[in-house]
Amino acid sequence: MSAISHSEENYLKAIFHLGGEGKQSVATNAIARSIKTKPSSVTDMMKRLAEKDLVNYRKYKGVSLTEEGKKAALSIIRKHRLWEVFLVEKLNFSWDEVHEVAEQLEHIQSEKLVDLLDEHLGFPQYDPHGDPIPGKDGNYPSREKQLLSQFPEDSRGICIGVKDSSASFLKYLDRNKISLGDTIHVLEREDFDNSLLVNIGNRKMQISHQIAANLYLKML
Amino acid sequence: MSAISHSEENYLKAIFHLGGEGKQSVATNAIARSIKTKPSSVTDMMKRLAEKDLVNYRKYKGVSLTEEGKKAALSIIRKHRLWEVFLVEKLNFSWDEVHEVAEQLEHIQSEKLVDLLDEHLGFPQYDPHGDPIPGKDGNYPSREKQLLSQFPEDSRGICIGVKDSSASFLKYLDRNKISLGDTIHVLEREDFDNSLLVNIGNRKMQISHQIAANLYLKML
DNA sequence: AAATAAAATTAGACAAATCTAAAAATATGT
DNA sequence: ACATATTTTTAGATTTGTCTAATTTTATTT
Ligand SMILES: [Mn+2]
Ligand SMILES: [Mn+2]
Ligand SMILES: [Mn+2]
Ligand SMILES: [Mn+2]
Repeated sequence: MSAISHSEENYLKAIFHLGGEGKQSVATNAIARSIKTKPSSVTDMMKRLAEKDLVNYRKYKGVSLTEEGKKAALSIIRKHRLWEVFLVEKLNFSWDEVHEVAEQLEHIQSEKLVDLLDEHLGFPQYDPHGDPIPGKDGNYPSREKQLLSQFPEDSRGICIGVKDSSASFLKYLDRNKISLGDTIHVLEREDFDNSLLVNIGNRKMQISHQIAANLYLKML
Repeated sequence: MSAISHSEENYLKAIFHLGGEGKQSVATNAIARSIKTKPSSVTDMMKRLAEKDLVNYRKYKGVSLTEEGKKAALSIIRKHRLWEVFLVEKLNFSWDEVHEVAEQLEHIQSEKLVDLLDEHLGFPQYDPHGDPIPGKDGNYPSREKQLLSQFPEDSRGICIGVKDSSASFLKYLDRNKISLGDTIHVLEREDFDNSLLVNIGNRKMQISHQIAANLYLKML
């Protein structure tokens, strides 16, 4: 019954993301790394979350989210991504600047606010990084996507998301005029370094494996 | 140097409001009442804020804001009121629902967010309750206003703000179709109970002292 | 001016969230 | 299988923000 604290919300979100959308169980150290805290702090918190029936915790065996925990995590992720859309679409933030602010905004508690924000934004399906926005009812849409690095020669796809959403990667994409929605045509694969020669828009460009392994496309 | 916590921000804001826009010194009990905490907690916090040079505190003598404390308070109030405008103008909240949500949003830290929000809203001067929005530079505009209860017979004014901004008062105004911007003409004063007979728009209505003492007008 | 009341502070406790250092459990390598 | 390394948990301390109960200071009466 008691409310979920700011800090507890961050743990739930981390467990959701680390455990493949809340399915698998997650290790203490992984959570500590992800949340930038110490393993001992994680253990403490896991006990508290287990007490609240938000996670299943067995000593030394890792944790997984309960249904209630998953619901809470999805609600936070929904808010995070809706706010990211707001920041980009309405306030003209660039997509590499929104994450930090959304990390704060995701904790605002008001169902009415979320619903009206969703409406104000036209019920978006995806956030600025191509990640799906969980529904009000807790459904979590997923879509077919492949990494560009897995595309064979002479195949095409539409750019729909990023795996790495760090500011440095996003800025790289901006600098090279690669945006979500662009069609990419793989012309040649270089076996030696796994780099690709591709056609984007009407430009031909070389793309390193590092980049290609972080761009999601929908195969055409 | 160290950041101002969520809780510290609430104290600073309370001191600003209680001390007549941060001028006068404020009593421990008044802060406790306003912030719904105990006097002993207030004393503790005052010591911490004094340590950070945000307030001037002398035992048993009350506290006042330092210049730095005033600056911090104004920044929070600016955010609070800008968010209230956003909620009403962009998300269609009603003016009696915004305060609680703004109490949370005011703590979001991002100068860029505030600046872009301000721009998005068209640099509003007043919040939905008629309260002035402090400037980016910390200036705090004030304007001539009188309570309706102080208006003599046969005088007029434009409704520009509320003193009590509780949901119940705001809803009363909604029900009686009294909005900011309306012109009010005082026709008669009833000495016995200090009630007023007024003309609003083209309606004649009786207004109790309780109501009149909470409506700010600009005398015409 | 002394007695009483009110306001403010101190002392000591507590919960949440974190940390460091030590100990225990589990996993890995030969 | 045994030794070693890694992971996880425990024990104990710390910070922030709060509380209750007791005490001290200031204000108000008589
Ligand atoms: Mn994000
Ligand atoms: Mn995102
Ligand atoms: Mn408000
Ligand atoms: Mn307001």
